[in-house]
Amino acid sequence: MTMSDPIRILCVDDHRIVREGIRLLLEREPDLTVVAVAETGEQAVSKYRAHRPDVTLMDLQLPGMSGLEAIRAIRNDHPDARIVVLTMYQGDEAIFSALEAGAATYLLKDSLSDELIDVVRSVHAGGRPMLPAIEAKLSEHSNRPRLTPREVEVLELVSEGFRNREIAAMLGISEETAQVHLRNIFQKLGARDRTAAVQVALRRGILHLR
Amino acid sequence: MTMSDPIRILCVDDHRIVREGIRLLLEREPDLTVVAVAETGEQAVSKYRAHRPDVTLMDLQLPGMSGLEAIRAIRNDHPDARIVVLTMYQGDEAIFSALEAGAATYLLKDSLSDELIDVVRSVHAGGRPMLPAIEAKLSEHSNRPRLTPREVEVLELVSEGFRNREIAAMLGISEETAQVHLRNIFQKLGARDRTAAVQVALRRGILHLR
DNA sequence: GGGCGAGTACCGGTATTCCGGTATTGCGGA
DNA sequence: TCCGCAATACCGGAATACCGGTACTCGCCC
Repeated sequence: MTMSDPIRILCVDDHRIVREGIRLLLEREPDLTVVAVAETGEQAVSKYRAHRPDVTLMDLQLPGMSGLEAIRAIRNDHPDARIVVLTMYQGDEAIFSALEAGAATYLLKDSLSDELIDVVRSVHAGGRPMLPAIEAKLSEHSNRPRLTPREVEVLELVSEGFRNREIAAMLGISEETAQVHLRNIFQKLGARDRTAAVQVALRRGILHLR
Repeated sequence: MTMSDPIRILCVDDHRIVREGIRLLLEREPDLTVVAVAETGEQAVSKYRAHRPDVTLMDLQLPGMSGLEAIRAIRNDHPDARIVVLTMYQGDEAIFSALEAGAATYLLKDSLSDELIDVVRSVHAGGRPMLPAIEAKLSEHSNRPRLTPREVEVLELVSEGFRNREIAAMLGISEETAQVHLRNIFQKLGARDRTAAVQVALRRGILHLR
């Protein structure tokens, strides 16, 4: 391993200070080098294309195109892309959907820096190392009913403060149907009303602020 | 300046990787040294007492005691404490209340690392440097009506999905009074209903997730 | 071809929220 | 001392939301 070329990394994070810090952290290791950085999903996709990094570190919270969408886009063009999610989102849905989208593994920003480094090396070697904490969230998720795309759409509009009638008009359905979706959402999320449902969805990474 | 002792820094952030990264960033400068780190508000207070750093870098989002509360606690014991908020929260209320609590200045995590370093030096020298983006948010804030403590209390319960009747019972007031608070909240936040109000409050840093 | 889940729609009934008033108390600043 | 603000409380009425049903269509998988 000491003989081979260094692992080439693309680092995607919208916070410059964090990005810089992670870069310094990684580059203390002689076998790791950050060849490019990006601060939006769009940039991540184009920098991936331009540099073909061995491993991509991806935050989920990005302005514009989200990290999740960026993962989908990159993996669509390059099915062998090795992407490690590195984020503070701990919601089970965020974790599940990132892995579903093709991320190799998922790391929280409060991991040890040694864990990050080990994970990068392991993913580069083709592994999919999963920390116990993430495994636990994932198994939580598997016991829970998932919202359908339509339900997520409805809940997004609810979270913006629209009334059932307005949501129905925007989606081109009847008010009663919107209400049915909402009732199913309440049931799946274990919430009594729309406000609680939005709150649960935010915590679980089903919805996002802004 | 090259002759004097290095600036001693306490770095408070709940994400280990970020904390480590910021530390590396700062310690590239010969006149800066991180003498302690903390990952909770309580730890921040006790580490401040133990180390008496020249400058404290404080994140707002911390488990348990919030960064805001930690600032208040530290400034209460040490009115001359120089605290720089370093966070991703961009809400005008978060900024205003941090400065009100005694923070010297406020930085977003997507600042340049050079800005961070300049700010630390400037604050150590007794300055209160304010970036234009923060100034702008601050002047936005001054035009907006502020929620009263009671109103915030009501809105917190609303965000957890409680009904007016339950909120009233929890606060020991009548349901109608809770309703009046809510109406005033709607008016102040420019929201039509409770769901929109919670959303606005989250974005502006009046409420926080979890 | 039958089952299943997602999406659609409607109904009647109840609960809750939202709106526009009015009013009292107490406290701190001009 | 007087004003304003925060907090409290009540009323009536309109609008919305929530609940428990039933039911049809479509596409998909076995």
